[in-house]
Amino acid sequence: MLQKPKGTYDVYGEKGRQILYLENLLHSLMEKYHYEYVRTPIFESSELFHRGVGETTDIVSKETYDFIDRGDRNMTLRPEGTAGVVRSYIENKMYGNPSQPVKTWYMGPMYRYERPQSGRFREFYQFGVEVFGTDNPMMDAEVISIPVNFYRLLGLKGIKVNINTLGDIESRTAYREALLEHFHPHLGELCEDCKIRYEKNPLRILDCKVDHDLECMKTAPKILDYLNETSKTHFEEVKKYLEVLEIPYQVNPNVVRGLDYYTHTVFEVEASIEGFGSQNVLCAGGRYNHLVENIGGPSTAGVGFALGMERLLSALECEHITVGKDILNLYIIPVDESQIPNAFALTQELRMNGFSVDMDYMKRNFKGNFKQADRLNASFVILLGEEEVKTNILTIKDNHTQEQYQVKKDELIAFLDAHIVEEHDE
RNA sequence: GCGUGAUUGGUGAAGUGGUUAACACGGCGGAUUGUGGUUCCGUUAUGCAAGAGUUCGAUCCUCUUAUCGCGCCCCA
Repeated sequence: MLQKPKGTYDVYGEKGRQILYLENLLHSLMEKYHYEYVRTPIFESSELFHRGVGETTDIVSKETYDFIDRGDRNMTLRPEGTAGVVRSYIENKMYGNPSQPVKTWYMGPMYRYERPQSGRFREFYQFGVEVFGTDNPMMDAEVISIPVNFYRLLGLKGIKVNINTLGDIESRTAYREALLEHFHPHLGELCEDCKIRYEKNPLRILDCKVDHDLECMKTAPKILDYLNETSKTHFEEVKKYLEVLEIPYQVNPNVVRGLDYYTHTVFEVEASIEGFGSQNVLCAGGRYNHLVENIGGPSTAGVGFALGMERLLSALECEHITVGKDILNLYIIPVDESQIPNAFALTQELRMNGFSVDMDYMKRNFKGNFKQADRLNASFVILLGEEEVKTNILTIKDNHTQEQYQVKKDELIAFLDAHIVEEHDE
């Protein structure tokens, strides 16, 4: 049998409603934050991802989906959202927009060629924001507030915000030197992976799971001691504004993201929920004041984050939070076959009046139709037979109270408006 | 890329080297042909991921492949 490609999944039914609900919620949240929607291609020149991410990061085996198109161009399915948005920002000269900063959001599928496991797919959906053109720490706080407020709206409880700073380039370089010096005598104690990290990206030694409990980890120098005045002030301001917004957070010096384009603020929101898998980072982001420049634009400050829809859904499931209810206002039953056309027409009419309406397509018998109405959880059932059509008085039954009404066709819409609005108020 | 466990109907699943693959839910039909969600009856897998091998015979044993789960690596 033909199967879906490894690491992909189909969305349908219940899950479809959940996804749409979450996407709509994000969309309306972004309207409130007054961010602009950006959509970039799913594939870009390979160069964009392989260069923009930085040569010195420890992503050696760039786990991307690459292909060569018919014009012999190297293409890559986007593994993340930021690079594409930055490219678009530069190419469309958004740095020249009259209104600054440029605040954007995006949502869509991303692709990584990895071994699937809990909370990790080869095709996955991310929502993210990128803000360009301001170095104001307020913006760092605002960006962090977005996922936190979103999770709050959904009622997610078990979330933890970890923030840290990597400082500016000067501070970071000094810290890097200090780390190398500190770990040098301990190289023998570190795991094989950390020896590689020592060479390529020493910051990442700090969030190693294997060596976590080593003495030399605990005594390692802290970034906070290596910040210059500018960096220190920036971080203090970010914390201040988080407090203004009443966003709870923890400073966690071990949060260093994998990429070296980050400067100053980095953060992760993790799910601290019982029974959640090992992939528990729900969203992550930070400030990247040199990325635009690296990709070929003018020197521009930037800050952003991305969250994964799949892990969000798992978190909601873990906390038994249901979103995206299936709503059906009306189910129409043609009493005998001759009334099918009339029922079909009535269905359309009611749909055009703003109700969600379904009907019998299976020529079910009477009992089967009522069962179907139950299954679909219809609020009301309309019985359409010869009698009703002749007299223009419809039989409509409240599916929950079992109360039955006779309503004139002309008054049907008003009747439904009144009753269905009541339902929604409950 | 490495390790490890799994794969039986629409669903949850039990099970055995040997003629008919439990049980439950759901679906459909009937008792009840314009009033249901209860009950009862009937029905619902030429089929046990795919291919190859061992065997008189395999869903069950072996191998390969695919996919899924979990962990590692990595996480843009």
